[in-house]
Amino acid sequence: MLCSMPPRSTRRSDAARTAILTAAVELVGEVGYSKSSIEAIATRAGVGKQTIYRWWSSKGSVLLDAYLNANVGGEPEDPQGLPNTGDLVADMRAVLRATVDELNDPRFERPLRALTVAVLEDESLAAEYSRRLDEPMRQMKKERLRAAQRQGQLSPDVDLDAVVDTLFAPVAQRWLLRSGPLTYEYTDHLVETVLTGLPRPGS
Amino acid sequence: MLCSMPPRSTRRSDAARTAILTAAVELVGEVGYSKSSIEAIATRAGVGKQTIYRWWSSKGSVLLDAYLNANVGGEPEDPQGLPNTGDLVADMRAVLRATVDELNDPRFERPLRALTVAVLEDESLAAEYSRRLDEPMRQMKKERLRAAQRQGQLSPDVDLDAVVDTLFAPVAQRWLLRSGPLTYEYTDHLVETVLTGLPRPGS
Amino acid sequence: MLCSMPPRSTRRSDAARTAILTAAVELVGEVGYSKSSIEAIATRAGVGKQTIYRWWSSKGSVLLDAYLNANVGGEPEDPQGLPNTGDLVADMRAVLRATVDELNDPRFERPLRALTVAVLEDESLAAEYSRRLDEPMRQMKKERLRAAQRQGQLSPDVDLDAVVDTLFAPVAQRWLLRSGPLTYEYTDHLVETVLTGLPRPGS
Amino acid sequence: MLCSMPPRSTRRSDAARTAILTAAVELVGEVGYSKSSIEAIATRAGVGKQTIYRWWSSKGSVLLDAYLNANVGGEPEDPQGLPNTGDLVADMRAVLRATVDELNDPRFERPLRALTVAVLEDESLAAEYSRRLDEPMRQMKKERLRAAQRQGQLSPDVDLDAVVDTLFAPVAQRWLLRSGPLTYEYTDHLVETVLTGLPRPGS
DNA sequence: TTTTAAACGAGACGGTACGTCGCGTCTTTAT
DNA sequence: ATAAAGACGCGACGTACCGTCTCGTTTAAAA
Repeated sequence: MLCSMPPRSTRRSDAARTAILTAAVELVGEVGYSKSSIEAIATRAGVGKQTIYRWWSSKGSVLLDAYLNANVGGEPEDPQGLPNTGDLVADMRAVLRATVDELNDPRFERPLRALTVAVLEDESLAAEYSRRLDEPMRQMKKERLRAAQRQGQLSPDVDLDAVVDTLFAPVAQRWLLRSGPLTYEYTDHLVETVLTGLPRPGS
Repeated sequence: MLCSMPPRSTRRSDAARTAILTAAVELVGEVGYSKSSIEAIATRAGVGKQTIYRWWSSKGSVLLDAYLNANVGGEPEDPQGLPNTGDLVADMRAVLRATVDELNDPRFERPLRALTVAVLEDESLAAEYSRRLDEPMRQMKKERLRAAQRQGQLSPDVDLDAVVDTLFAPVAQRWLLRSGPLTYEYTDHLVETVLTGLPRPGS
Repeated sequence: MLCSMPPRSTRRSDAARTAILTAAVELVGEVGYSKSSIEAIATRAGVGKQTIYRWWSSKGSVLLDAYLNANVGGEPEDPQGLPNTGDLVADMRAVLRATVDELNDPRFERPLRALTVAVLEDESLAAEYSRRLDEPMRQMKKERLRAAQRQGQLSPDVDLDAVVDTLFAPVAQRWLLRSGPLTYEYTDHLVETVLTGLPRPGS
Repeated sequence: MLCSMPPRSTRRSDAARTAILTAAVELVGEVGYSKSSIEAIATRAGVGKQTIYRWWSSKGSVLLDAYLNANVGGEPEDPQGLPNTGDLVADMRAVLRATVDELNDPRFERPLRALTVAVLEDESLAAEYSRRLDEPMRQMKKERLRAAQRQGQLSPDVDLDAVVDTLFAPVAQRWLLRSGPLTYEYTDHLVETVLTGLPRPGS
C-alpha cells in the first residue's frame, strides 16, 4: 500500500491525498502525536474518515508518508548527497550542525518526533521507516566516508556503519530523550572525539 | 514521589501502590504500551482507577515508577557499579553484552520500550526519567572510565560524556528503531571502534 | 422527536431507537429509576452509550419517549376517548377504577413513577411531559365532561379543568406519595364527593 | 434512627447535627436535589462524611430532618392549627393562598421539591414522610373542617379525607408537575368548586 | 455521449477508554 | 471516645475516538 504503487488500483483523488498529508503534519506540529486523532486529521483535511482508512493502515503510516511528502526531493540534507569539500572533519561537523538545526526547529521536530513514537510502537512501521528514511540517509553518510577513505583521510579498514552510528546516534538519542541541549558545541566535540580517535597516553 | 516527602499527606496504601506497579509492568509486558489502559492496570491490580489518578499524573509516571520498582536495589547493571577487572576494553565489552542481553529479553524490553514511548511524548516525564534513571547510569559509566584514566588506560583529557554517548547511544538507537539486530558482534565492534580510536593511515 | 421532523438529519437507526426504548422501560421496571443507569440501558439494548446521548438529552427524555412508545395507539385509556354510556358518574367511576388498576400494576407503575421523578427534577422535561402526556389526557377527560354538559348532567357554568383536577389529582397524589392504599372504595368515594357536590344541611 | 430519638444513644455533637441540616437545606436550595451530594453536604457543614452516615440512612432522611428542622415550631401554617374566623370558605381560601405563596417561594420550594423526589424513590422514606409531615398537616385540616361541621357549615356526613384531598391535591399536583401557574385565581376557583358543590341544572 | 462503478464527504453505529465525581466503608490523627 | 479528614474499591458519568458501515454525490473511465 505504501510501496510505490504506480499502477493505481482505481481513480484516487490526489487532492484528498495531499490534503490529508498536509493536515497530518500541521496537526502533529500543533498538538503532538497522541492528540492528533484520525478524526481530527480527516476533519481538518475536509475528508471522510474512510478515505484515510482506505489508503493507510494506521496513523503512523500516514505520518511516514506525510513526513516524506513534506521533505520531497530532498531528505533533510541535500538530495545530491553530503557535502564534500575534501575535509572530512569539517564536513561532518557541518552535517551534524545542520542536523541539530533541524532538530531544534519545531517545524521539523514535532512531526519527526511523532513519527518516531509511531515507529517505536509498531514493528512493521519500523521496517518501512528503515527502508524509506533511515537506510537512504545512512547510504549517503557512508558514501561520504567512503570518499574520505579514497582520499586517504580514513583507514580503509574501518567499519563505516560503526562510524556512522557513533557520530549520529548520540545526537539522535540526546534529541529523543531530551537528555541534554543540542548545541554545536556538543556535536563539534562529538566529531572530534570520534574522528580523531581516543588518544592514549604515550601514543 | 519516592524522594523525601516522609510526612505523607495522609495514610497511603502501600498494598495498592505495589499492586499497581506490578500490574503495570506485567500488563505492559503482555500487550504493549498503547494497549495498556489505566483502566486495565487498575482492574488487574484490584484497585479503583482513582487510586492511580490520585498518586500519578499519567500512565508514563506509573511506568517510570514501575520500572524503577521492578529493578530495585540494582538498576540494570550491578548496584555497586560497573565491573572493573583492570581491563577497560574487556569490561566495556562485557557491559555492552549484558546490555544487549537485557534488551533482547522481552521481560525487560517491553516495559522499557513502553517507558521510552511515554518519555518521548512527555517533556516533564523526560526530565524525571533523566534524573532518576539516565543520570545515575551515566554516572556509573563515567566512574568506570575515570578509573581507567587513573590506571592510565585512557587519556585524562578525553570527554567522558562523549565517550559514554558514543559507546551506548548506538546500541540504544538500534534497539529503539529496530534498525538492525542487537548482537555481541555489533557491540564488540563498537567498543573496538570507539576505544581503539579511528586509525588513520600512517599513524 | 416523534412529532413531524420527517427529513431526519441523517440516517438514524430505528432498530437502535426501539431497542433503547424497550430496554429503558424494562430496566426501569426491574430496578427502578435511580438504579437504571444510561450505561445499563445501552448495554441491555446492545447499543453504544453515544447512540443514546446523540438523540436524547437526559435519562428523563429517554423515559418519556419510552413511556409514550410503550403505550402507542392508546395512552393509558382508550385512544378513542373516555367511555360514554350516558351516565357521567358511572363512567367516571369506571375511569378512575381503571386508573388505579394501572397504578397498582407494577408493569405500568414503575416506569411511570420513574418518569415522574425525572419530570420533578427537570423543568424542561416537565414542559415536554405536559405537552405530550398530560394535556392530551386532560383534553379527553374534558371532552367527556363537555358531553355530560350537553346531555344536561353537568352545569354549563362549571370549570372543567377544576373538575378534572379534583377528580384525578387526589389519586395521583396518593399514588405518588404512597399516602394511602389505592382502592376502588377510595375512588368511588371521590367521584361521589366531587360530582354529587358537597351537601350542606338544609339544602 | 430517624424516629424522634429523644434518649440520644451516645454523646452526639449537636453542633454537627445542626451544621449538617443547615448545609443540606442550603445546598439543596442552591443546586437542587440530585446535585446535592452527601460529600458536598459534609464539606459545607465542615463535617466528616462518616458523621452523616452514622446518624442518617440516606440523603432523603437528612432532607426530611432538615425540612422539619427548618420549619420548627410551626409547620408551614400556624402551629396552633388553621385559622378559624367562622367562615369556612374564606378560611380555606386563605389557607390555599398561603400554600401557593410558600410553593412560589424558592426558599421553601427547592427543599420541599427535593424532599418529594426523595420520597418518590424511597418507600420507607415515604412512610416516614407521611407520619411526620403529611399526617399532622392533614389532621389540622380535618380539625378545621370538623369545626365547620360543628358550626353547621358542612354536612356531618361528608368524608373529611376526601374533602381535604380534593382541596389540596390539585395544588400539590400542579406544583409538582408544573402543569400550570400557581395563582390565587386557581386556588380560589378550586375552593369554590369543591366547597360549593357542583350545581346541576334545575337543582 | 452516456453509463456506471469507484471514490468521496458525511456521519451514525457498537465499542473502549478516558478522567471525574460520588458512593458507602474503613483507617488514621488529633483532640 | 468521637470527630475531621480523607484513602479506598467501585460504579457511573458524559466525551473523545476507534474502525466499520451505510448513505447520497461527484467524477472520470469504459461503453
